[in-house]
Amino acid sequence: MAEPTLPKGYEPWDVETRWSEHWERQGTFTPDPAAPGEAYSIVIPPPNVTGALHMGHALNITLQDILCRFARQQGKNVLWVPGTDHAGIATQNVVERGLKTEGRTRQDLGREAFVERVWRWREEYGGRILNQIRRLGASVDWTRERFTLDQGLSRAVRGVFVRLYEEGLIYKGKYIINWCNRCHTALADDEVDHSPRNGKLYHIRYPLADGSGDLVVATTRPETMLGDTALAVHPDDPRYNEHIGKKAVLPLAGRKLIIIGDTYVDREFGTGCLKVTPAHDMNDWDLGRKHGLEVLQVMDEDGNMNENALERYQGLFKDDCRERIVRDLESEGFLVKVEDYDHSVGECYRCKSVIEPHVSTQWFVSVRPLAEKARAAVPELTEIFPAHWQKTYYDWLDNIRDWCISRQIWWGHRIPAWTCEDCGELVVAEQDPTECPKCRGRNLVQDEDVLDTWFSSALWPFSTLGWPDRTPELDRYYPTSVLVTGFDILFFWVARMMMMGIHFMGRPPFRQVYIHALVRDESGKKMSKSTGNVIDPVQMIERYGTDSLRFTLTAFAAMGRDIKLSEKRIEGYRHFVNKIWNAARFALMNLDQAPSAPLERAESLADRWILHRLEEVKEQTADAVREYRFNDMAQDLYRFVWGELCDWYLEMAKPELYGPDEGRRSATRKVLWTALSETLVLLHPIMPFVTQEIWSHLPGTPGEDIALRPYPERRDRLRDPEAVRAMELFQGVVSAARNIRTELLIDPAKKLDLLVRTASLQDQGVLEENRELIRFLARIENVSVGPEVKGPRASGTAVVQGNEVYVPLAGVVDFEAELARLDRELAKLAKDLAAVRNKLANKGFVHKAPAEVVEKERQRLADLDEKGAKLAALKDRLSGARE
RNA sequence: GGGCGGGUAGCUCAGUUGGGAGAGCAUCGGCCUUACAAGCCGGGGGUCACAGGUUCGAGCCCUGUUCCGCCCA
Repeated sequence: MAEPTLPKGYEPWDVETRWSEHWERQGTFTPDPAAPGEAYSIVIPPPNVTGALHMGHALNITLQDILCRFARQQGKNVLWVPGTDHAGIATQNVVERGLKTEGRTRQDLGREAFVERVWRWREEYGGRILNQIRRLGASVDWTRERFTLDQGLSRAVRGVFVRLYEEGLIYKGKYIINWCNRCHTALADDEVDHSPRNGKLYHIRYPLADGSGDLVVATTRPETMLGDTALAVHPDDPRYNEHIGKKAVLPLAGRKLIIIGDTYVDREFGTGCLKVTPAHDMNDWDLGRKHGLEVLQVMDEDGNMNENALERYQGLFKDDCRERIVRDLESEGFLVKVEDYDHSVGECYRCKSVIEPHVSTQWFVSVRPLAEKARAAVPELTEIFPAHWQKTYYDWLDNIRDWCISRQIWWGHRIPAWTCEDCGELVVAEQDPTECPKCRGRNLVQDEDVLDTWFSSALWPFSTLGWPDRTPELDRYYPTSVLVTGFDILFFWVARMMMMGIHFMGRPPFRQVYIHALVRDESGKKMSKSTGNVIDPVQMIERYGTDSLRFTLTAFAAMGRDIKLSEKRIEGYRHFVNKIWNAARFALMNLDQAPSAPLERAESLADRWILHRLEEVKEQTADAVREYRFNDMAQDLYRFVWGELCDWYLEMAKPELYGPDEGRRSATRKVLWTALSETLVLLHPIMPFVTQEIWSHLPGTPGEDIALRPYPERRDRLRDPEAVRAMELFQGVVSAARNIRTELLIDPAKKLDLLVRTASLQDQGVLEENRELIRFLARIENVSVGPEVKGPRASGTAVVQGNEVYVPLAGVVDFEAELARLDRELAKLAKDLAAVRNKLANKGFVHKAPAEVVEKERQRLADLDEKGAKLAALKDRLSGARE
C-alpha cells in the first residue's frame, strides 16, 4: 500500500470510509474480556433512535473517542458500548405524525399494530444516527451494540421493576403529576421545561361568608378557581389572620371555602392571600394534603373543563374558559384589577405545550433511599468534573420528589403489573402470569401504561453488559471508567444511573463523570431547528472532513465553558489537517525506507531540540487527556506541529537531508521518522483518519494499524535543555535578521550579510555550528561570528541575548527607517525597564518577596539594561554614519 | 426569589497553588523560497467589566456594583 509520495492535498472523503470499514471489519475495537490489560470502559449516552446527529453528539462522541483511543495507547483493555434509546414519547410522536398524513391515529390501528409499526419504523430509520456516529470515527465496539428496548434490556427492566416493587420502592397511587394534554401522558418533574411568558395577575374578590367583608386573592390562573377548596393566608399576617377558620364564598359558584393559615403563604406576593386548588397546582396539592382539603378536579385529560366545573363552562378548553371566567367576574363585580405579570410556565420537553398539573393514578419510585446513596457516593466513589457540578447534583438529589415512572403511551416497556378481574389482586411479576396467585382466576389484565424511557436508560451501564446475567463483560467492565455527557441530562440520566447502579450492582456505575459543554452557535445561542442556526455535523464532515470537525470541537472543549461554533472555525482547522498532511508528504519524500540509525546519533541542533520538545509534548498531551483538558491537548499539539515541527524543524532538516554528509543525513532521517511517527500517534486520538492514512504510507509500519500502536515511550535521556537554550539563540538571530529585512522593506531576494558580535564563547560556538542554517533560513550571503566582530556603521542592528547582530545595509537602505525602527525597540525596552526598576526600588518587594523572585527581577534588569545600552550605542553609530 | 457560570486584543477564547498579559482567527505589509498560497516571512493591536480591600506585588484572593448566559423554585 505504501507509495513514495502522497497527493498534494488531503482528500478526506474516500479515506474516511475506507478506514472506518477497515476497523469494523478487523474488529479493531472489539475487546476480549479475557485479554490482559487494565479495563477501561465507557457506555455511550444512547442517542434517541429518532434523532439525527447534532453538534452536541459530535462533541460528546469525539471526547469519548479521544479517551478510548488514548486508553488503548496506554495498553488498556478498552470497551466502548454503543447503542440507542427507544425514546418513548419522541418516537411515538414521530410515528403518529406519519400516521396522521395517512389520516389515521394510533387508536385506529390499535395497540399491537401500532407498536408493530413503530418497530418497523425503527428497523428502517433507527440506524441513521448510528451510521452518523460511524462517520465521526467513533471507536465503539459495534458487535456489542444495544437498544434500550431489545430483549436483554427488557429483561433487565422487568427484573428491576419487580425487585423494587417487592422492596416497597415502587408503588402505585393517585397523586398530582405533570400532564401533557397533547402527548396525553404523565411526565416526570424534570421532563418539564420552564420558560418565561407574559401573563396577567388577576385580583379577585372572595366575599367572606359572614358578610363582614372580603378577601382579595391574586392568581395567574383564574379558570382553576372552579376547583378551589380553600383560601390560605399566613398565620402571622395581621391583615388576615383573624379570618383563619372562617369561610369565604367562591365567586360565580357560591360554594363555601374554608380559610386556612399556613406559613407556606408568601405575604409579599400579590395580596398575600392565596386561593387553594389542590387538583390543579402542585403546591396547592401539598397544602391540601396537609390540611385535609377536598380535591376537586375541574379539567379532563385534554384540558377541557369537566362536569365538576359550573355548567356554563363545561366542555370549554381551559384557555377559553379563562376568558369567559374573567368576563363573568368582571360583570359580576368580583374582578378587582388585572396586572401584567411575567412568570415562568411549564412546558412539555417533547412537544412544548403547556403542562397541566393533573391528579391521576400512576406508578412511582420512592427515590429518597436511593438518592441518599447516590449522593453519598460522590465524590468518594464517583468524581464529577468539573467539580462545580457536584453541588448541582447534590441540590437535585436533596430536593428530589418521588419519580413518576408510568407513561400513558404505547411505545416502551409495558409495566409488568396485572390486575385480577375476579378478586382485584395486583400482581407484579417478571414472567407474565397465567393465573391470579390469590384466587386462581384467569382474568388477568395487564396495566396499560409503559415505563418512563429514563427508567430503562438508568440501567444502561449494567444492562448493556449483560445484567441480570453474570457475564464476563459485567465482571470485567463494571463499573465503567467514565461517563461523558452534557449537563442537560445530569438529572434525567446521570443521577438515576447512579441510583440504580448502586442499588443493583452495589457500586456506582462510573468512577468519573465528565460533564462537557453545550455547543452553541457563533453568537452564543442554543442551536435549534426553529431558530435555524444549527450547524449540521454531517454537512461539516462532508465539506471539511471528520478530522477537521473533531479537532475544532476538541480545541474549544475547555472545561466548564460552552462552545461557540461557526463554520469558519472548522474551515480554519481544516488548514491544520492539511498542514499535517503536507508535513508528512515532505517527510515521506525523504524517507524511502524506515531509517535504522540509532536516535542517539542525533547531534545537530535541530535534531536534539526537536527530540527534546517531543518528550515534553508527549508528557503534556498525556497529562492533558488524563485531566480532561481537551483544549490544552489540542492546542499543545497544534503549536508543536505547526509552530515548531513545521516552521523550524523541517526547514532546518532540509540542508541536512539534501546535504552531502551521509552520516548526518541518516541521523536526520531517523529523527524525522521518529518525530513524524510519534506525532501522528499523539494526534491520532483527535484525528483518527488523517493519521491512519499517513501511517499506512509510512515506511517501517507495514499493515500496522495506528489505532493499535502504543503511546510513544518516554526517553528521558533525550531531554536536552541545552539544546533549547541554543535554539532560542539561533531563532533569535534568524528572526532578528528577517525582521530587519522586512521592516526596512528590503527585497526578499537580495542577499545580505550578517555579523554577530558574540557575548560568550558558548554562543559563538552555537552560531558557528549553525552558520549554514542561518544563511539558509535568513537568506544571508556571508556570516561572521566572533567576540571582536563589528559591523559597519551603516547596519541594521539588533541585540539577541547580549549578542550584537549587524546586517550591513550600505546602499540598500533608508537610514531614517532603521533609526525609527530602533527607536520603537528602545521605547518598548524603556517601558519594561521602568517597570522592573520600580519594582526593585520598592523596599517592601526586596525585603518580603522570595529571594528567587527578587533575583529573577535583578537578572532581568541587568539583561534589559545591557540590551538597552547596546541598542542605544548602535543607534548612535548609525546616526553618525548618516552623513 | 435561590444557585451556578462568565465579562481578558476586532472575534473566539487560554491564563493550572498571586511574581515579566498569551494563542488561534481576523487585520496590515512583503513574498509563487521545489511539503503546503489551505502556504511562507514580518508587523500592529489590551485601563484583564467597574469600585473598593488584602498584599511588597492582583487578570488570579476578599467585598460590593453592573451586564450577559444557564439551572432550580
